Amino acid sequence: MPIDAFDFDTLLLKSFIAIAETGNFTAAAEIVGRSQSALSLQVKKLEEGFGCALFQRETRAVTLTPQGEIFLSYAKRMVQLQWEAYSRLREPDVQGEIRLGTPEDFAAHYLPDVLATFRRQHPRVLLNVACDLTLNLMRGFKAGEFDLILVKRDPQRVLGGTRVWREPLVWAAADNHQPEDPLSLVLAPQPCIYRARALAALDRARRPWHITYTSPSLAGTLAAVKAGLGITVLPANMLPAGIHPIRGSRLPRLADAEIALIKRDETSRISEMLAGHIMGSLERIS
Amino acid sequence: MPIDAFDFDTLLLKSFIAIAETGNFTAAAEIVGRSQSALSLQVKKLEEGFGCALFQRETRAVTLTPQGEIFLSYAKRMVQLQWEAYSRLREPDVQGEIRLGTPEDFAAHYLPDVLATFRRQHPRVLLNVACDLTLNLMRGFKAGEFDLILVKRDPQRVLGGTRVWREPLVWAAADNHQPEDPLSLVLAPQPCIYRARALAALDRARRPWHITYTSPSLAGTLAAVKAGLGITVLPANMLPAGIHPIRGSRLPRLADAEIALIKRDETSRISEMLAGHIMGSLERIS
DNA sequence: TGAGTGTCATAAGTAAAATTGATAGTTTTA
DNA sequence: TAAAACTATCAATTTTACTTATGACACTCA
Repeated sequence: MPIDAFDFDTLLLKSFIAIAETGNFTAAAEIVGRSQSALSLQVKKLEEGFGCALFQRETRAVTLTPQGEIFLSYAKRMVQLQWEAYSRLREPDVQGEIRLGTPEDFAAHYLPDVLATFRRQHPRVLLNVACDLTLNLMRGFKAGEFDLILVKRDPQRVLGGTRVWREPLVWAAADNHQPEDPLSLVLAPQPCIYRARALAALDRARRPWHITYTSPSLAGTLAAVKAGLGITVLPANMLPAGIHPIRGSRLPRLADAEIALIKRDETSRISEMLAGHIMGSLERIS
Repeated sequence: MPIDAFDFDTLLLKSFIAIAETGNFTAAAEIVGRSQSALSLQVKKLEEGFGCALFQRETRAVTLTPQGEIFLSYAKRMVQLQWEAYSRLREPDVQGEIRLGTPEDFAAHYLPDVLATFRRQHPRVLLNVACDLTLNLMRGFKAGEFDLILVKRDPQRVLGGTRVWREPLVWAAADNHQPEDPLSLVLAPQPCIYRARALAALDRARRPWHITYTSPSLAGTLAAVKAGLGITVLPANMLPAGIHPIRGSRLPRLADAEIALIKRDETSRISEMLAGHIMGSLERIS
């Protein structure tokens, strides 16, 4: 492990993050409780250390340069680690209950590893994971039934929360599937966001379709697709053996699948830690 | 994201790591290029910040307290991030070729995600992954054929390298499998470390066995086990559908599977980055 | 067009902090 | 019991960071 590379304080990182998020030195100075000139010097130190500009100074606002974007991701991870270390050492035995809501397919695919690690690090925490459709999760969250929810969302329409995952959404069919017209579809039932997106895209492209099979679970959908009942829409990495993406056909392109993490403003220390853990773990992969 | 928690410099982290690794303030001071008293004060600052001791001062050497162990893992990750950020910003366009050697099962299971992320972050790097048995990897590494290798090892016998993964090794059988005596085994061919470990354990327990099927690849082994040709030995998380761990029987317990990353002392910047990436990514999960 | 405003950068002085070198206080070793 | 090998502590010094005040710049609006 190389130990050169110039050193900096987590204070610098926090200032940097605040500036990146507000787009404004003065406002950021307010947040971190220091003078504007202090932040100016801090950024200067960072920029000199890295030998490149991190912010583009326009008159009305400062925006991140490409290098700044890169550094932001590192800065956030480092601050997260710092806070996590602090939490664990100050109050080693975090405990309590966390109610986490998540889409079913995400729960089946990416979450197990992430949650397993968390459990190992915090054995006295009661994890309570519920799977449901995004709309129900949102409703439940507002009703106070969850501490943390992971929801699907459109990349365009952002409703708060932090993006923790993004991957292409593709049309998928069984390996031995033959093209047909009108399209046979295998989809989740009504308020599913992928379903809505797929149907809207087809309508826009004026492709006729009909739904052959409906299953609320990912496993059910996959089974139906494998059985040749139709094609479906899936995140690219969730394709199991026997199902492949449909390429080069005239199916409409789909927007990326995006998963965001939403948490309460005021939340327990332990939920905060799980949120950080999820963000940190997924950021590495996505 | 909470922004309290006391702030510290990456310099402190490097000192801390050096002390933890040498078990000696004076030697560590030499490494980081500062006086012994400086390190003493730095550690004091950390300990006061966290409100707990990080080192246990015995007369002959200092050792980490349990809290120190926890902090060490965070410290390492933070320094790794710091170095990675630095590298990417100083020389944005890292390029070159990396020759990575890895066990086949590991390559199939955990590595794809990790490498995919790396590729996305460093598009101009040529990744060259070769799968082989640990013994061959070791030989190839010594012969200069690899920049980096991942190898299986016994938790007891450590030969250098950093542990990046650890998980229980279990006996596994097809779901419809019936117990039998002598045991029928499905294993990889000769110099496989799991094979050796399984057979040694059985011999120690004086269980008779015979090998029914031999396949060099994980897929081949799984197919044979599913077909009921015998039981095998697998890392607990690699069990696919249709194969389950054998519990409660009188099969001998197996030591954990452990994967270590070995790299040259003098290696290219880009290999260094991949090494860091692998360690960082897997540390979160394991 | 030109005063007003909001913005970041810079400068000089000051406050804070880290580092050092010397030293005291341990415990082990010979 | 003296020497050796440690770490902790202290006071002096050096380095670093912060603040206030001011400058420079570019938009905005009369």
